[in-house]
Amino acid sequence: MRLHLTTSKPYDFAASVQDYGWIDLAPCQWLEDVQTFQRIERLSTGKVVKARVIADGNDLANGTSDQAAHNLNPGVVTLVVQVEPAEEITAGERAEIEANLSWMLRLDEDLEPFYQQAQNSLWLWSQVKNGRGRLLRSSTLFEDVVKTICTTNTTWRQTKGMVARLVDLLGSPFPLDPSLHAFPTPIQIAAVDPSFLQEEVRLGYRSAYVHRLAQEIVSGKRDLEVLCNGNLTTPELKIELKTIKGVGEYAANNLLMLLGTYSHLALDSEMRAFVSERYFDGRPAADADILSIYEAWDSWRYLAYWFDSIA
DNA sequence: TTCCAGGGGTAGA
DNA sequence: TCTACCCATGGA
Repeated sequence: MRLHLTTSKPYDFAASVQDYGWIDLAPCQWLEDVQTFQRIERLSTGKVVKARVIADGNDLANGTSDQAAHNLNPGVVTLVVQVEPAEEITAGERAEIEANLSWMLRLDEDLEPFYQQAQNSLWLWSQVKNGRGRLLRSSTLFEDVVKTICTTNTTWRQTKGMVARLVDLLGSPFPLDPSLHAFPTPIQIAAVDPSFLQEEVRLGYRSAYVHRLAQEIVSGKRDLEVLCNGNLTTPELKIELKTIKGVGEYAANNLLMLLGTYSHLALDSEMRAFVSERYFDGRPAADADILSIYEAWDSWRYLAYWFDSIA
């Protein structure tokens, strides 16, 4: 089954999908040779699908553009999505796939104010003018919280390993290729003993945090998805996120970014090292000094830092 | 062996 | 609010 998504220009699909590290975490994948974003997704009906997303015009397999057939608006970029298995996808499931991919790729976010402000900075504008800033996120906040917890006090290499094992050992298999799995649901994680997360998934002390969060969601004690609907103010959101065990100052700010609020910087060892090197001749910088570097970017501090750091 | 990596919880002040 | 200490894991 094939479907289409659109977002406003400028939008550099290939760069945007790869700009944030989440692309290296299962069950997401970037297929370089075909410039395709691949994701195994478990739908609310329980069906597990593989979605492959490609920018229209880059459709190597088809060799033709769907653009003319689907929109003639020059201000819009079209993405083509191939879904497997193609059979028996209901209208509801199709809508869910569209909504989840749009959320993951942030196709509905309005970055125009960011681009306006970025034009005042030569270095930043040169980075983002072709349409970057829609950093990849997961289809559920639960997955983003778990992944963020897996980035704390560890190396990126170990984070990738933890998430890969979580997906392989606990996620639902993709029927057409059982070696591929979706990200586990709270039910699937809550169903195993915390010792499994420690000994098999090797989450270390994070095991208790991840298991507890899954249990809270399954029991109805916590509803993460209500934090995604934009009804809370940023301070309210942050307070709520920090009530999750394992989520502290860094993780909460990182999650705010993932939810589309870029005014807070997630200070971690990576940011400290970058700012120290770039702005303080390698001398250690105080947190207040780091924050002051990006202060002028106001609502867009995180994106300003991000494209500064990966330049 | 020791240190520490995209930190956080807790106790005690 | 701040500090000291502890928390698994694995690579350097």
